[in-house]
Amino acid sequence: MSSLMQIGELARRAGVSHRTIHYYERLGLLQPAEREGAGYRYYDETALKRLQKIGNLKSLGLSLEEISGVLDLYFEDATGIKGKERVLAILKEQLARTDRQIAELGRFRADIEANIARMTRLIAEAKTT
Amino acid sequence: MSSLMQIGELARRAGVSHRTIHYYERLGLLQPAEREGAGYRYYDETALKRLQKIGNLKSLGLSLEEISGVLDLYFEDATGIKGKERVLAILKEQLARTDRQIAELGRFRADIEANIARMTRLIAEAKTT
DNA sequence: CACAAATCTCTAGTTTACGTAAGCTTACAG
DNA sequence: CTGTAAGCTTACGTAAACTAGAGATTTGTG
Repeated sequence: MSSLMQIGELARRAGVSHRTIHYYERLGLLQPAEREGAGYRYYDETALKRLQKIGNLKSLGLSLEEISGVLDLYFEDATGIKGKERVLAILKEQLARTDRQIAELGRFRADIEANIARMTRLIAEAKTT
Repeated sequence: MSSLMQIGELARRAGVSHRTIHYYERLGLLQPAEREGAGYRYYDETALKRLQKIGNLKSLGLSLEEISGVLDLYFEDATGIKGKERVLAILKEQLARTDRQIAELGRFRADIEANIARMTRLIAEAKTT
């Protein structure tokens, strides 16, 4: 039951346009599982996962070029110890990067909360006068 | 001692180029505290804070246009209860947005950790054979 | 088999967020 | 009072990430 889907369905499920998928394909980020006679692209579930991972990495602030450099690490089983260790190193770097971003968002969040508290107080004061 | 600074110092302290500051000014994100005779721009500390906030919001994924719509909320004391309540509503929305982003990053982080664990295991296995 | 909906390729245009270069003015150091 | 470093304005350039349009083909449905 390796049900394949066409570009339209993939686009809908991933929340991107089919243009974007074509674009990513040209950048080498994504390939259809199969290209049938007439040229229609057919994708499997991993294509969807790749698109989701691309979204994650984008929200981390990576450019598509940087993404193309690391995306396969999540899907390919590197061969040989050397390869695996290289993958491991890059994953650890990604983890650190993610932690930094989470920390920064935490600070930003605290800041917003402080502002909310201030506004709430100001409103309460204004109402009790 | 309201020591004002010129664009060069502001740019250095904020970690952006002076061209970026000019650009932000044209978008209405930032105004110099004073414009001296010949046209030199002079900035105070709040300009620096605004630039930092812009950076925060950018890393949240907001466009400069979106930023221009909310930036003042952090610096302006809205007048009147109506104004304050509007500010409060937008701040709460920002908070929710930030929380969503943090949650997504958390999931992404867990994913990376799983991959790291897998790779570590694979490497260990390969070494003990 | 007719036909609307979906895809295809290819080229060109758009938006965002700046960067570069030119030519002129201004401010301070020696 | 003369460099020279910093600023100013104006206009054009650019990289990234899409987006749109044209014109042909294909495919599922009645």
